[in-house]
Amino acid sequence: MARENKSKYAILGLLARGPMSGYDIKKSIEIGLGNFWSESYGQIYPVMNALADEGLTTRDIQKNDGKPDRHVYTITDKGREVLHKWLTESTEPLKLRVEVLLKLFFGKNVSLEESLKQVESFRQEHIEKLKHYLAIEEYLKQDRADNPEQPYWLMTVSCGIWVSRAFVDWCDETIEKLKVMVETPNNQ
Amino acid sequence: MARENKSKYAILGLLARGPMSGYDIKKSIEIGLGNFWSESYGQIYPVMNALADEGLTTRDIQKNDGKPDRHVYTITDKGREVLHKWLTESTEPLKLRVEVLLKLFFGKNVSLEESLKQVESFRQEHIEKLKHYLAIEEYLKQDRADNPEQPYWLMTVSCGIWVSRAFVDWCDETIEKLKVMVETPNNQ
DNA sequence: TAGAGCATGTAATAGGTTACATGATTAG
DNA sequence: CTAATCATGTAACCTATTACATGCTCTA
Repeated sequence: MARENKSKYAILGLLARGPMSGYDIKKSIEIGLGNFWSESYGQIYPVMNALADEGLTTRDIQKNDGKPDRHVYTITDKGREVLHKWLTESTEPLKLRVEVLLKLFFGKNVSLEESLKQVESFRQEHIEKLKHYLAIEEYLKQDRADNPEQPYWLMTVSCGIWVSRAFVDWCDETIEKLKVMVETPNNQ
Repeated sequence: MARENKSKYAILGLLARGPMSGYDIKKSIEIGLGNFWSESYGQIYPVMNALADEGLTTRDIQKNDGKPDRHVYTITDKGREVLHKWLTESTEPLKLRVEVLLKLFFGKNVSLEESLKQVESFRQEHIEKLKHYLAIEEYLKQDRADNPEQPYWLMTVSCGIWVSRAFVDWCDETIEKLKVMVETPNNQ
């Protein structure tokens, strides 16, 4: 019933690799999870405070000459337990909100050319994502082969590749359909 | 800069087909857009009120013997204009939050069997979605062939099919990888 | 007679982003 | 000299769900 705060687990999962500050967490999410996850500072800092209050992490303030102090958090045994529990629990069904599909669904209200534009721009978006994921995959295979977490990272990147490919293929199919509709104007 | 309320456009898009109540909107979203969109009453009713206040719709209260009155909203010309503008505007990049990938990314913290369980359950989820979308596709082809909006509906359903297939294929690939890891325990 | 469907809506709460505030250092 | 990076955090705001409140009718 209760909606769970997933940000909490994203942060605990990253802290399980080693102590980090809120700033580090933000960077790590952008680099490692950007594909399928995001968090803003407005979420990260309050959640990290709550984590320390609950005893799932400990806080350590490090002096940083010139720059602001670093608030470094370390996961506790209790924190690892909570993380482990979540990792083995059942996962809620995926919920997507795909704006371009909403626009296409209401396509009757605009010209075929406008719908085409939307699908073509969506296609371009995923062509670029695909390129990006393939580069990350190469990098992980070449330069991270010795990291024990590398197989898991490759699996998540691979999901991005499958999904972006599916989107591109769907776009190609849809662009074809729309072009046929342009050529055969039997719509009143 | 400003984050836009997309609920507004989902509702306007449905009202463009004909007058509806909040209750009707909820049903229509579940049936027609459930694949890639959702709205709760807590969003729908306030947004529909705001729409009327802005002059994008008009409100009409219909007596409904025995049952509660129906508040039926009709889109105005101004409403159609606003809808049209949004439909032709550029669309924000897609942002996904895939919980199962977060769990897999942190796979090092649990056994391979636990990761396998997560991926297998995700696979099952999309096998069922796929079956569902294929049934809807059949229905649209058989019983809605004469509807001028049918081609657009088919395109959005097709996207669900492509994406669910991609997820299932990724699961198969990932399950294989995890099984190989179980058999070759070279992880410290 | 219990539950589902019809039909409205609000209040409490949670989830999440953006803008703002501060201020030093470093790279171009 | 300008912009980015480092680094913290809060406040305002928007987005969204869930639970609650009401009450009739029809079906199993």
